[in-house]
Amino acid sequence: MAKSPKISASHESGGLIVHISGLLPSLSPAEQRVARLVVADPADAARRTITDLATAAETSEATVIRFCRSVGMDGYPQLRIRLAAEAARRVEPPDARVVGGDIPPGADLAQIIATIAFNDARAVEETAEQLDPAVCEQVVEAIVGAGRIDVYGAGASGFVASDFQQKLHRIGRTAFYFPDVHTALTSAALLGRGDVAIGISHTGTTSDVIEVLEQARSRGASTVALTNFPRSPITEVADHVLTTAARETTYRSGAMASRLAQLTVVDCLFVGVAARNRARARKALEATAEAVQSHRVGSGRRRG
Amino acid sequence: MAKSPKISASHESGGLIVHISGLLPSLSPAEQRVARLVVADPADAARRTITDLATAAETSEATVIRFCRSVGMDGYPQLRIRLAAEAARRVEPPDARVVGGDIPPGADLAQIIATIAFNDARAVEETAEQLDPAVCEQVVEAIVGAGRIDVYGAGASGFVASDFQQKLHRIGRTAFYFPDVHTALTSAALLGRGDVAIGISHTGTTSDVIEVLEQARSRGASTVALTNFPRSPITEVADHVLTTAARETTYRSGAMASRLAQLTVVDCLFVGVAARNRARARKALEATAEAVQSHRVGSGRRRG
DNA sequence: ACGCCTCATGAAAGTAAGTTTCATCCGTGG
DNA sequence: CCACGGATGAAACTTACTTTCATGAGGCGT
Repeated sequence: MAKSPKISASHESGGLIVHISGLLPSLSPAEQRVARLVVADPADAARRTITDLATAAETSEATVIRFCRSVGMDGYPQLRIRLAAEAARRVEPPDARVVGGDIPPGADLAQIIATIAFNDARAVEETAEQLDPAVCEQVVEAIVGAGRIDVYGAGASGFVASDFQQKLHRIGRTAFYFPDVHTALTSAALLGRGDVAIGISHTGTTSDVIEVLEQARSRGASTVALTNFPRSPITEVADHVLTTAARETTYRSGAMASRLAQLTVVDCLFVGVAARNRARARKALEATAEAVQSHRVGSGRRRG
Repeated sequence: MAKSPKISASHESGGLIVHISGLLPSLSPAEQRVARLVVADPADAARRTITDLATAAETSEATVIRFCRSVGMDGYPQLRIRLAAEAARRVEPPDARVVGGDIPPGADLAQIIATIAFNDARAVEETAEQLDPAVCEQVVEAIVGAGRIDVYGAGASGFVASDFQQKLHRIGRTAFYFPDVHTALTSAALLGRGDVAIGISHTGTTSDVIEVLEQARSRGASTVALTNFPRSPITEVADHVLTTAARETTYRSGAMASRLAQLTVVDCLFVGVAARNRARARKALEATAEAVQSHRVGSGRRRG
C-alpha cells in the first residue's frame, strides 16, 4: 500500500493540534469529521475509545485509524496520549495568585492555599538564587572543623535554630541550642577559637541573638548570621553572613515564608557538612533512625 | 470485590504522580514496583502497553490493573492518558538537579543548593496542589470553634507542631504543644467535645503521636492528622486527614522537604483561621509584635 | 506447633479495543 | 457501457485490557 502520506511525524512535536488543523483540508471527508472533533476538544477525544470516537464522527474505526496515520501517528493509542499531553500543556497557570502581597479579605481557602504556596515556593527559590556558595562553603568549613557549634535564635527563628541543632547533632556534630538567653550567653562565654556560633534572626534586629553572637565572637569563635536583611545589625557581629530572600506578606504573622527560606539554607549547610564525610554521616543518620524505630507502628507497608 | 479503597480519586487532579508517591508505602510489593516505574518516568510509562509495563516491573498485567485501581483510576488506559497529561504539564528539572534523589557524591555547594531548593520548592507546590480545600475548611472551622487546641508531633514534626501552636497562640487561640508524651497524654485526656487535637507525623507511623491522638478522640475531641502518607496508621485515628506531598529520599531522612511542606499546610490553616476574624487576629498580632519590640535594636530602617 | 484465615499474586480465560483485510460503492473518464 | 481508483465500512483478526480463579506465603489466634 504505502499510500497514506504520513505527514512529517518528525517535528510537529510542538503542536499536534495545529498540525492537524493544518492538514485538515487535505484529508478525506470522513477523516475530516474525525479531525474536527479532535481539534475542537483534544482532551475529550483523548478520553474516548476508538469505537466511541468513530461513532461520534459518524464513521468507522478504520477511518479513525487512517486518520491517525494521516497525521503521522502509528496508531490510535499514540494519538490518544499525544492528545492528552497536548491538552494538558495548554492549561494556563492559575489566575490571581497574589504575589508577595496580602491575602485579600474575601479569599476562600483555595485562594489562600495557592497564594501561600506560591510565595513560599518563591522565597525558597529566590533564596537559593542569591545564596553565595562561597560563603556557604566557608561556613561549612567552619562547622566541619568546629569543636562545638552553638545555634541561636528567638521566636520563630528559634524553631529553625533548634532544627539546625538537631540536624547537626544527628550527624554526629556537637551542637547546641538554647531557648533561653541567659543559658545561651553562658554557653557563648565558653566558646573559643575554632568553635562556631550561628545566629538566626529574620529581621536581623533581635537584640538577644545579637548580644549572644557578640559574646561568642569576643571569645574567638567564628560567627555566622542568617537573616533576611544583609545590612541589619546582626551582620555587624558576624564573620559570615547568609541571607534569605523572603518578601514577607503584610500578614507578617510569624514570618511565614522566611521560616521556609531559613530552613532551606539550613538544609543546604547540613547537606554540605554531611557531604564532607558521607560515610560517617550516613551511618549516624541510620543509627538515629534505628533508635526511634520502636516508636513506629507497622514496620512493613502501611495500610488500613 | 470492593476491597481496594480507592483513595480520593476526587482531589488528586492536581498531581497524579504526587498522589501515587504518597500512596507508595501502602501498596503491595508488586504494585510498588509498578509505582516506582511510573513515578520515575511517567512519560515513558504512558508510552508502554500494559503487558510491556508489567514485564518491566517483573509482574503480571493483573497487578498493573490492581495498581491502577489502587491509585483511583478506572483502568490502564485511563492511567496512561493521565500520565501523559501529567508528564506534559511538568517542566523537566533543569540540568543536573537531582529530583527527589540523592545529592551526587562529588557535588559542590552550588549544586547542593540548587538541588535542595528545587526539591523544597517542589514539595511546597505539590503539597498545595493536592491539598483539599474542603478538608482545610473543616479543620479551620473546628479550630475556630474549639475551646482548646492541642498540637502533637515528635522529632522533626515536633518543630512544626510547636510552630503551629505558637502561631495559633499569637492570634489569641488557646493552643498547646507538648514535647513530652506523658504530658501530651495527660492533656489529651482532658480534651472534650468541641476541642481539637492535631497530630503531625511525616511517616504517619509515630506511635506516640497516634496514641495521643487516639486518646483525644476517645474523649470526644475532633482529631486532625497531617502526614505524607494518606493511608498510614495515623489516618485511622483522625477525623480529618491533611497530606503533604514530599518525596523524601532515604538518605535525607532528616525529612528536609517534608518539614517545609508541613509548614506550608500549617501556614494555610493559620491564615484560614486568622481570616475568620481579621480584625481580632490583626490586633493580636500587633500586640504580640509590640511585646517583643524592646528586644529589637535599631527600630528605624534596616536593610539597604 | 497447628490450622485457619487473609492477602498477594500470576495463569489463564474472557472481553473489549485496535488493526487489517477486503468487498462494495461511487464518481470519472474512456 | 465498462474499467478504474479512491473512499468507506463490515467483518475478520490481532492485540490489549480485564476478570476470575487457584495457589501459596505469612500472620494470628488457639
